[in-house]
Amino acid sequence: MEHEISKSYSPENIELRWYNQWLENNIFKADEKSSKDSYSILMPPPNVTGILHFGHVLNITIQDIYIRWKRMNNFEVCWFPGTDHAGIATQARVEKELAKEGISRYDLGREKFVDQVWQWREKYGGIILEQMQKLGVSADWSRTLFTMDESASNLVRDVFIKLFDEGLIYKGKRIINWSPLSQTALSDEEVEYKEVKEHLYFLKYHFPNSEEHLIVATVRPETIFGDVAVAVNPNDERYKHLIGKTVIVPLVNREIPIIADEYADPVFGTGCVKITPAHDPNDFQIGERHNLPQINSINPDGTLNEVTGEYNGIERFRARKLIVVKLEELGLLSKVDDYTHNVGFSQRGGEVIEPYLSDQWFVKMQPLAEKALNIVKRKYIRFYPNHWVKTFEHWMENIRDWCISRQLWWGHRIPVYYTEDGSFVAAKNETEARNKLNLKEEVPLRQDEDVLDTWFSSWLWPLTTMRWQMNDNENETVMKFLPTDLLVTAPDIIFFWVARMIMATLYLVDELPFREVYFTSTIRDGKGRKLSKSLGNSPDPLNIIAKYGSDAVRFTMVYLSPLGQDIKMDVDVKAQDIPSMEIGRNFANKIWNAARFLKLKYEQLDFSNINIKFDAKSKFSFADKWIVSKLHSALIRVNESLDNYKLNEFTKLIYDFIWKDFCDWYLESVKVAFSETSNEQDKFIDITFALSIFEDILSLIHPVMPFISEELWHLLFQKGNVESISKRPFPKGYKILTSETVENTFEIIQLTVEEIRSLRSSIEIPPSVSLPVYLNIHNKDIEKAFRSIQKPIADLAKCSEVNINSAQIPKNIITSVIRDIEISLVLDSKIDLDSEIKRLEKEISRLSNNIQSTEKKLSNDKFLANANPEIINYEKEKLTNMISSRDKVQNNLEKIKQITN
RNA sequence: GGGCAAGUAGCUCAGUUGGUCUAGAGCAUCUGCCUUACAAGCAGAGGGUCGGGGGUUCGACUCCCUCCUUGCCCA
Repeated sequence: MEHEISKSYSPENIELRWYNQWLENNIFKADEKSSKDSYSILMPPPNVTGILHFGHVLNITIQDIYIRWKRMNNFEVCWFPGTDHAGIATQARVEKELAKEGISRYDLGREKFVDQVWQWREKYGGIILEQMQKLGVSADWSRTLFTMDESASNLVRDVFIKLFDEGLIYKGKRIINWSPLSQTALSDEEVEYKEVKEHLYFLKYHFPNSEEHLIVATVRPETIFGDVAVAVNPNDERYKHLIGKTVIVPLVNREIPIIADEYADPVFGTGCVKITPAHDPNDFQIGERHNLPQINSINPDGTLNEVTGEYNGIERFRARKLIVVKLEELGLLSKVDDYTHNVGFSQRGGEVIEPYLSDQWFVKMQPLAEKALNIVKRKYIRFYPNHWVKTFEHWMENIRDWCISRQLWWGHRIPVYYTEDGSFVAAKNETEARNKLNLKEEVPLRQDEDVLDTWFSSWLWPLTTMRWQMNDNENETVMKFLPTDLLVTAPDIIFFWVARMIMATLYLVDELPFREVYFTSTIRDGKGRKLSKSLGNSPDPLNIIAKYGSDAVRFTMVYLSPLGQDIKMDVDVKAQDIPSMEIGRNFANKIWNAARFLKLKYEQLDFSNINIKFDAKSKFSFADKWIVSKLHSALIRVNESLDNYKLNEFTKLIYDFIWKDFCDWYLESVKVAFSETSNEQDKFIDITFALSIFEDILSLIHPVMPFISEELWHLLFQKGNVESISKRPFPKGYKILTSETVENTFEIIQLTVEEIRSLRSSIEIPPSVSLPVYLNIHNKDIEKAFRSIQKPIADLAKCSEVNINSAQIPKNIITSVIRDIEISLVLDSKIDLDSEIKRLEKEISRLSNNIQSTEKKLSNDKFLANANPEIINYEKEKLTNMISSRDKVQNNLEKIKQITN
C-alpha cells in the first residue's frame, strides 16, 4: 500500500488506464474450447451512423453487469458485439455528405456510390463502439461483426435463397408504405402514426346524364383520378337501390360502378366511399374482392402523374388545394368539414407516407410464427417483465407478411436474377442462376435492383455473430454459445427484432436464439418526454461520463431504473448535465473514502510489534459478528435480485449495505476500537478483518462499478497488473454466517444510539458536549451485548459514560424508552421542565393510541381464531412492550411533575 | 375504439404470497456540526387519511369491481 490515495475519487485517469489493461490482458476474450459452462449475450447492434445515447448507456450497462457477474461466477463468458449497416440511415447520411459537394448518388452510379458508403463506414463506423468502451463494456471485441461483412452477407443471401426455394418468399403487388423522400418502401414499423387536423371533403358524383348526384366524403380528393368504384354498405337502406348503377367521377369524367361492400360504414360521412385501390390499403382489398382495376395516379416522388392531366407533376398536397378550388368552381364540392385522424409519417424523413402500389418482396410469416409463438407461450423463452408476452402473442397471432425489399443501393442486394423474358430465380450468383434456370452461359441475366430490409440481416444476428454458414453443423461457437442466455433490448423492437430472431433461429438451426429477454426502461426527461436527438432534450452521455465518471453513470442509471417502468430524470441540455448522476458519484466517493480510511489505518500500524502471520481472528467483536451477518444477508439478496433481473434492487442493496451498514456503523465502530487499544496486534487483526470484508465489497460492486473496484482492489491488496478483480469469484452469501439474533440485537443498539442523539438534539446540546447516560435493560442477552459494545455506544452517541442497570440514577435527567430500554440522559444544565412534560405527554398519547388499536385487535375473537399464531404472538408481544414502555414514560412524567410541584 | 402499464411524502421511487410496517429510501426543505476516510460528508427534524368510491376478509398500500388521471403499443 505504498501509493498515496487522494482525498476524493477522480475517475478520469483510472478508467482509461484500466480499460486498456483489461484489453491487454485479454480479459474479455471467450474460448469455445473451454470446459466451463457457457454464458453469452448478443449485443443489439447499434446503427453504424449512430452515436451513443442514454438508451445505449442503460442497455449496455445492464449487459455488462450480467457479463461481469457471470464471469466472476466462473462461466466461460462471451459477449458478441457488432454494428448494423442501417440501410436508409447510412445511405441518407452519405448522400447528405455528397450533396455538400453538389453530387447526387445518380451522378456516381450504384457501384461508386456504394464504394463511397464503405469509405464513410471505414472512417466513422467504429465510433459508437469506441464510445461504448468508455463505459467499460467487456465485450469480446475480437468477434465484432458488421452486418455487411462477407460472412454475414453470405448467410443473408443463402437464407433468402432457402426461403425463396421453399416458397416462403414471394413477389407481390401490394400497397406498401412508400417514402416519397427516400423513394423506398418502409416497413410498418418504420411508420409513425400521428393525429392530424385535416378536412373531410364532400364531393358530388353525378349519375350519367342526370342532375342527380351522390355525395362521397373523402380526405384525399387528389386521389379521385384513381377512383374505380363507389362503395356503399349492402344494408344501407338509403343506397340499396343504387347498387349496380354507375356514377361519374368529378374532373375525371370516368364512369364507375356503385358496389356493395361491408367496408362502407353507413355512419361515416355520407355512407358512400370512393374506392381507389392503388392508393389505399383498404381500397386495395376491396378492389381484389370486386375485381376492380388499379389506377395509379401518383409518381414515386409524391407528385401526381400523367393520368391526372393538368395536375401532372404537381406535388400531392399542393395538388389537393388546387383540386379543391377547381371542384368548388365547378360546383362539385358540397361541403368541407374539419376532420382529425391518424396519418402515417416516415420515422426517418418525417414526411407523410404514401400508400403505394408496387412490386415488392415478401416473407410469408405465418409458417414461421407458429413455432416461435409456442416457444414463448410455453416459457422456453422468458420475458422480463413478463407482461410483454401478451404484446408478443397478440402480434404473432395476427402476423402479417413482411415486406423485405427496399429501393436503396446500400444493403444486401436481393439475390434474384431475371432473364429477358421475365422468368427469375434466387441464386448465389449468375452461374448458379443459369444452372437453376437451365440456361446457357451466354444468356444475359439481370439482378434485382432492390436491397433487403436491414432487419433481414438483423434477424440472423444470433447466427451471423457466431459466423455460422448455411448447413454448418460443426460450428464450435454455435455449439458452445447458442442459445445465448440473455438479450437486453428496448421493448419497441420486440416485433421487428426479438420475434424475428426467434423465428429465424428456429427455422435455420432448430434452436433458441436466447433464453431470457430483458426489456429496458425508456429514458425520459423531467417532463416525461423520451430523450431524443430530434427533440434536442438529451445531453451527450460522453459529457456526463466525463463529468461524473463511468462508474457513477452506470450505477445511477441502474439505480433509477425499475423493471418495466420508464426512468424520469431531470436533464439540463444547455449545461450538458444530469444532476441525479450525483447519486452514483457520491456513492463512488464514499467507497473511495472507506478504502482511504482502511489504507491510512493500515499504514499507521507499527509493524515491528505485529506478527503478520497471525491472521485468525481469535475473538470477534460484536460489531464484527454483525457486519459478517449483514454482509451475508446482503449477498444472499444480491444474488437473488440479479437472478430475477431486479437490477435496481441490486443497486439499492449494495448502496444501503455499503453506506449505512459498513460505513456508518461498522467503520465507526472500528474507529472506536482503534482509539480504545494501543495493542498493535489487535489493531492489525481489526484492520485485516475489515479489509477482508471490504475486498468482498469490491467484488460485490464490480459488475456495476468496474473501474473503481479494480483500482481500489489493486491499491489495497497489492495486486499485479495482470491480475483483475474480474477474475476473483463473486462472493456467495451463506445463510449459516447470518444471525438474526445478532442483527436484531445490533438494531436495538442502533435504535438506542439514535434515541440518545435525538434526545440531545431535542434540547440543543452542542456536539462538543458529552453527557453521561444511564440505560436500564431488562433482557439479559441484550444487556450482555450492550456491555460488550459499551464504548462504541458512548462514542457514537457522544456520551461521557454509559452506565448499564445502575442502582442510582441522577435526578437532572431527560428520559426516553425504546424497545423496553429506559434511557436517562444526565444534563449538566437545568431542564426545561415544561417542554419536557410536553414531549413525554406526546409520547404517552402516541403509545396509548397504538396500544388501543392492538388491544382491539387482540380482543377480536375472529382475529384470534383466524390469524396465524405467529402473528398473534407478535401482536401480544408488541402490546406488552408498548404497555411497559408507556408505564415507564408515565413514571418519568410523574417524577418530573413532582419536581415542578 | 382495443390492449398493456402506472397512480404511495414537494420530486423520483421501494413496499415480495394480505398481518413482523406504528407505510420506508434518496433528492429537496429546515436545524446543528470543518468529530483526525469522506462538506461529494456527519447528526437530527418536519412532511403521507397509499388517485376516488364500493366490495371480499378477523384484518387491505397489497385481492376483486367500478370510476377518474397519466403514459405506451395497436387499429
